[in-house]
Amino acid sequence: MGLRERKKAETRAALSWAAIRLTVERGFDRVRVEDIAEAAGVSPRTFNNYFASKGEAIAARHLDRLVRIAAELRRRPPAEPLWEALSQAVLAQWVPGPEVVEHPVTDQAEWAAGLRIMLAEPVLQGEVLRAGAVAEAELAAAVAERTGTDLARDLYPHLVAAAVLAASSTATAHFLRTDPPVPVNRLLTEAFALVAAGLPAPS
Amino acid sequence: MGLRERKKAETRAALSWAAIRLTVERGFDRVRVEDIAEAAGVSPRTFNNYFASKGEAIAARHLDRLVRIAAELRRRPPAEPLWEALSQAVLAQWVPGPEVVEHPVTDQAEWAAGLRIMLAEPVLQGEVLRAGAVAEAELAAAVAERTGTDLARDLYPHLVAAAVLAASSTATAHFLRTDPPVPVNRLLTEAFALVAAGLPAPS
DNA sequence: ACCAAAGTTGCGTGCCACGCATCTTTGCGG
DNA sequence: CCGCAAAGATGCGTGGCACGCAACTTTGGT
Repeated sequence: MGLRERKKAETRAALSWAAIRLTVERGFDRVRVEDIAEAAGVSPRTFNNYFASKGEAIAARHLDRLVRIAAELRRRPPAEPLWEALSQAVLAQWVPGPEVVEHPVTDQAEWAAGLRIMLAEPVLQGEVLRAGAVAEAELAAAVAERTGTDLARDLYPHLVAAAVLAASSTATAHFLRTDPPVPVNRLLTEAFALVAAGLPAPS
Repeated sequence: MGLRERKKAETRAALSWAAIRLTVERGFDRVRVEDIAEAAGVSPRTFNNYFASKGEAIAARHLDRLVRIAAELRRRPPAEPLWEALSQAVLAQWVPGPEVVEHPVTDQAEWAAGLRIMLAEPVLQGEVLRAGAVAEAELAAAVAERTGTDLARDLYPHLVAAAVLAASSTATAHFLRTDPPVPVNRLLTEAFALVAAGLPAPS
């Protein structure tokens, strides 16, 4: 990867990170793109060369994570049963990467509160969900490859992708909702087991 | 229902309808809020007393439809098996209401094309998905009631709601994708059957 | 070392979301 | 039947955002 692409990725990451941090600190509409650009050391106009909107910048990290699920699925051994592979591919995205270690959160509770406020913003909810839709297309393609189904003809791969992402976001939403917190891995595993069992009504 | 509420509902419907029609005709960013307000016979400022954004106005009818799923589920006989009730509640929203009959579409193909262009708009995708999220909360509550589960403690009702809406939107998306079109009812039924069966990998 | 392509920046424009103050309509209690 | 409080509609003004356009700068292959 040349200097060009590396710099671009860095700027993108810096902008997204700045957008998230400032929004968690101050709230969505007390942050101007000008502020974000300044925090990332770039001109305000450049912001829109990377992201179409403030919301998109904030959702970018989430999008990246979701897209990696499809990539991980392709990396899994083809012999592995589909649902085992899917659940592992999702769980693999929940190990904290190096960028989290680099920027340790000072006040855990304050951060969580800020996150919750941030996600309450309508524009951002839409943006996060849209990221899910983009990732869904990728995942559906990967599922189609693995199962030998056809994206254009069959409902199956789309349905599986949608179900997987729905299970993931339901589990993480439940995680943000519960107090005291239940481990995410546990919730994800439970969700996948339920879906794979056809979500039978509890007796 | 008094004159007051009726008028309000009418204005809301008129605004949403005008927003959709104009957007399908001209495209999202060739329609100004001013135009929508004018078409609905109301002042531009009033538009924002009903909707927070242009996108919200367009997605409003979709939201209404989705919210009715939860209402329909509550109306179903409690003895009915859960998944039967859910699939019927969804299918019930696909009978054309009186407002469709009142405004017959002149050119079917042109309308479909406009719809597709409209739904390609990022802002609207987000808005449509957000409507789904709102409806999901309602549906989860209805599911919790019916199954005796707890919204705060159990993952189950949220998961079922998410799966149902995911299946619905996947089916309708597939409908918009297929050419020649497959009936929506068929796709919906197939989707529900697959989900209830745990989405087994095709042999 | 040069040059085309890619990326950044400044400027200007149209529109949008929304706060606030004012005017109009509604429907209820006397 | 009437007047009055509450709800809603409207006009105006403001801050900010998305984006087109036209320089200017950096990159990396030849």
